[in-house]
Amino acid sequence: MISIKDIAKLAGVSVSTVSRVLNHQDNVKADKRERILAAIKQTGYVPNRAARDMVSKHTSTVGIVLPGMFNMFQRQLFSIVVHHLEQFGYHTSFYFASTDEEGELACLRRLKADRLDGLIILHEVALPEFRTYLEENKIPTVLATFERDGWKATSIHISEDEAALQAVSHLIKLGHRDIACIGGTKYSFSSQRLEGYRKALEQASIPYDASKVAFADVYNMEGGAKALNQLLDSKATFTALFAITDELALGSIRGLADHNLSVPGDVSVVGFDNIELSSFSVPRLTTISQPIVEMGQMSVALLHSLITSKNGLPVSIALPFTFVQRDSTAQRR
Amino acid sequence: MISIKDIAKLAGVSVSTVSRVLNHQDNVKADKRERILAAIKQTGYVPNRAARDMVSKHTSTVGIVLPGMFNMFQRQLFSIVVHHLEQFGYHTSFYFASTDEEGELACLRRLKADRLDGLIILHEVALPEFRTYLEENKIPTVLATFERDGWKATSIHISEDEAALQAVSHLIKLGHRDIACIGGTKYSFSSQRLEGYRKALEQASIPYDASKVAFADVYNMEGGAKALNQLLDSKATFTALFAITDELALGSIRGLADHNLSVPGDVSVVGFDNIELSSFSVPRLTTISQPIVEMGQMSVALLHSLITSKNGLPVSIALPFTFVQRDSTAQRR
DNA sequence: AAAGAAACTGGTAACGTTTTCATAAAATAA
DNA sequence: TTATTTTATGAAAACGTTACCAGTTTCTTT
Repeated sequence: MISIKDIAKLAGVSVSTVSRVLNHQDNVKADKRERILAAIKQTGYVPNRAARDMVSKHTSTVGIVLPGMFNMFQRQLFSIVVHHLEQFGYHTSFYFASTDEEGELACLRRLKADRLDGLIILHEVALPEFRTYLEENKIPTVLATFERDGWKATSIHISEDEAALQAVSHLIKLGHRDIACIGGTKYSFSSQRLEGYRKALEQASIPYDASKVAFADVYNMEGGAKALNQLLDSKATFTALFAITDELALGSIRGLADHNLSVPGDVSVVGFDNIELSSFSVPRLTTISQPIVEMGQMSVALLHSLITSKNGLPVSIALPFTFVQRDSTAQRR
Repeated sequence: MISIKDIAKLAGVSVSTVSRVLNHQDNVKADKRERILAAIKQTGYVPNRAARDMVSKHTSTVGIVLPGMFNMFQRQLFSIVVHHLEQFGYHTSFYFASTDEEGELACLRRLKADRLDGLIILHEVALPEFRTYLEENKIPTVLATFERDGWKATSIHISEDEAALQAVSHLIKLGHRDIACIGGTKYSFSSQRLEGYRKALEQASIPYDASKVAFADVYNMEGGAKALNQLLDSKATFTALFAITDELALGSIRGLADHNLSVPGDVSVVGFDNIELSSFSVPRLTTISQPIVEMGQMSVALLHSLITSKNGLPVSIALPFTFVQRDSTAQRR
């Protein structure tokens, strides 16, 4: 494997000089620069990143923390984030934090070894060691799509409960009173969105009925379909349904179709997230739109400024959401 | 930042000894080992990866090459691959090869700098420099979901044209004679699947009609919907449709719904890939199922054996596909 | 108890860069 | 011209590891 020394020898200069042209410093005479460039081109030399990282103390790499299995919204956000990271010239490494403690610990260990420039967390981590490590070592960190009380990290999110409230209020405005809900577990957004559901009912003086709420065990379409079956099996009656995630909503629509219930004819369904799919499903899904593109690019931009300035204070940004009415909701018959 | 020297000093031993316990060598006396372990725990020390990589000449990192924007099938495969990589203890880095030459070149440059242990390519790259670099430096490489003539790299894929033939033959068996097709561009699978479509028609003595074929410019649902509109605008008549991708198929179903055409009532639709979504869409999609889980795990397993053995010959593996009949196809009326 | 083998340990040289510092060359000013 | 500043250059140290080698224990065997 060819190294900087070889280039120096080939061009008849010292390694320092080669290093200078490699790092785009302009204080090198034209003739030598050309000889060096020629040698580089001829040999196909590319500087060794490990060596660079070691001496320069930073890696130009940002880590992305994800859960083991990530849902469509996360995949979409993830691909936006990586894309922008690329634009800023960062490399990207992955860290899977499984939901169990051992998984998070392993994740943290790798994080430490890698001496990252920064971190974007797309998945709520529970372990206190995480926070300790990040704060003690002042690792620039952005929490995307959620907040963490007490963490001194920049966070980008929307007001989950307000958005859910608006989604459910829409159903109420359409005349629905029997509104079921498909919730979830583990993450803070699930309780926040459920809270929005309760508030909307409360505002309309509709009593909260626990039998109309089912919890999906996973945030995918299968989870949504299963939760819906649970609802139907328990003889819950409803003319509308709020699913805390588009994917769950789409799964529940599948489940409804299996029982020959049409959407929005028999049941109005509203989701949350506005994943790409929701505008192409049959029927198109009425939902809350998270500003996913802005979230992605702001996460990266903010992280970058955190990395470069080093003195920026952590901010918590609540981005505006929008309600998108499509074909899955209708006036109560 | 704390280093191996600090641990050595703290434990009252030499760095060599610390290095030995770090690398799980058993020839260290129990008392020293314990003192070292205690020092490590106390300080929270984790060895610096860059330094390790530099001296050990390998990085425990495998790269994944992806296109700038990847479709649902690729996302799914990608997440399976990363998951298995994790299991084998590899780190994962991303390389986006945009479709233009400059993008591929930049991708290659980074690849070289990173001294990867291996590479999984999920996106066809065109640049000859790619192949040259990989072969000359004997970088273990797996081509997932496609083959490349002449490349000495292991490849995992299915027989695209046979699968497409089977999908279209199914439509013919159902009595359809006017079968449209939504194809695509750029990648070899698109022409191979189109080839399967032609063969199926040929076998049934149905003349190939170019006006019944539209090409999507992107492999997503929007692309599918647009291609379908094109077909309808050009007054093509058909009672069945083969889309070379599930995502395109689902997009076309959306487009058909916009024209009040029902599936499978008015038009039977068959897709290709069997992405997760296809079993939950309304209607459920009849499609060709790629063994995506096996493809992902075999890619990783094969890559691993390539990395560890160093003498394995490249193999080209064609995995079996299956035809999955669901609700989007029906007998011609 | 002596000799030999085995297990353990520390010093030091790599690895491929960047950075600092001193020096040499060139450019400018007097 | 000479003195002074500026610009280029190379030598050598550092970065945090692992690997090798030699030396020192400790354990077996006679």
